[in-house]
Amino acid sequence: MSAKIKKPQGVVLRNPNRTRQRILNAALAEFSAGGFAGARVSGIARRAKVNKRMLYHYYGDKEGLFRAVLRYKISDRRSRIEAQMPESDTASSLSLWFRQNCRDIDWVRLLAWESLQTDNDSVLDERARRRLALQAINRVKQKQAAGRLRKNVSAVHLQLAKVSLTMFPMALPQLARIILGCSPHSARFQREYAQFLESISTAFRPATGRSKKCKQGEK
Amino acid sequence: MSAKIKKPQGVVLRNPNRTRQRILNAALAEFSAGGFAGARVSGIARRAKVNKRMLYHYYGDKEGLFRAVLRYKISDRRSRIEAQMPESDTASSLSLWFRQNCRDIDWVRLLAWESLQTDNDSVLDERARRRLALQAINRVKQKQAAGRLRKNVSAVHLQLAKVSLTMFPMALPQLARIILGCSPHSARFQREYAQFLESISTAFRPATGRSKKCKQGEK
DNA sequence: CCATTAAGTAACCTTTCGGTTACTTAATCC
DNA sequence: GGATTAAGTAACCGAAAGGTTACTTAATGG
Repeated sequence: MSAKIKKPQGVVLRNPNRTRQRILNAALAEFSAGGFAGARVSGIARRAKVNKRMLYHYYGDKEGLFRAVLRYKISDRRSRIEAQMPESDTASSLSLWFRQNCRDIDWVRLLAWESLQTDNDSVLDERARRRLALQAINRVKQKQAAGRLRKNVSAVHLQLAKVSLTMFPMALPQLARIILGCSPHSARFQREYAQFLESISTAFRPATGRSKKCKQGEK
Repeated sequence: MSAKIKKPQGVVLRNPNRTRQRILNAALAEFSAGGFAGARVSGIARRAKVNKRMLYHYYGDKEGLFRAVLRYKISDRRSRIEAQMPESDTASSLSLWFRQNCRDIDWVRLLAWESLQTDNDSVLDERARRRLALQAINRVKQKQAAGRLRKNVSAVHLQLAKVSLTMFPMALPQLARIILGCSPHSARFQREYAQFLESISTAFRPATGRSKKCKQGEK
């Protein structure tokens, strides 16, 4: 074994997994910054500090790399969702999701790019993603059944509204900035908007819950 | 004068304004479809049925053309806003804005692309657009003062939420589709979601306003 | 009318960019 | 420990895309 340990400093140590991961991370950053069309293969290679040829070695072509990045982040997200599931039915899930999105801007941007760019009607891994969406919708339905969310509106629409409110500022930051007058990345905005979301989340509570005082008055 | 009137059918009639406009329209479509990086100058020329050289003749370069498109649509939007101002303070302004965005998808997409793509912190025509945003926010404030919107939340945040809710489905259609299970362009979705927005807009009304029915029950 | 200006065209040029070739060398396995 | 496999590099290639040149011809205005 002592014979085996001979790694002069000049020699390039090989490490496939590390290289793969570096490429993936670099690609996430590049795609997130400029979208698929805007991303440069050589830009990704530069970020990853890896020879461009390696991208093709591991991922076939630019599109394959994009797909790999998307898959990687999707599964990453899924596990993160499952991890925080227990606490997900807290009252302020709206602001929690918002904060989550603030933390994972690259992902939000990647989603936004993808969502805009694909003119065709088939999205990558659509089945799996649709399943995730349905799970989220089911959770909404459960909350409705439990009387923690209004029942007179569609769970699907509630979910869409939720995603809209929690993703928009990070997905379209310049637009948010024009409205806000400051960057949506600022800590102050994120704090205050999270609070705002909590305070308007009453809107989505059942009338019975919200207008407790009223109900009492009614009968 | 009889000498002057000689326009054989083979001759190409010149019409600068028409050509300019054709280019603008074609560019809007192309940029809206693929974003700045995804748009092809020759694609725009093809759409406009105009020689590529003309783009450079009138607009300098690709970026100049993009700017021109943006300016054109911004002013277009502004006049449309002013036109519908009187009725803008109806109760269901949320759903009205949503329908407006559904009608002007190219514009929404263009905004979305721009908002994602510009890494730099200065947006084109930022001053003018910021002024528009401030006007919208002021209208929100007026409604708050008039007791038609909650007062305990920031007008700025209310405006951001409003834009989020009314633009998101058209700005990020694939994402919306994954949640909805059908295209956000479908007439059915648009009708139902508009209704949904109306029904949740109660959320943004002041507690006193919202519990009108309750009040009635109360007495 | 004729000179000047500006709209319009076709062909071309230059750079960029995704992708590849040919080769070197570390790791692996009998 | 030598053959085989797979990681890695540099230099290159062809197509595409943004941009330009050189030229033609309709409109304009004295």
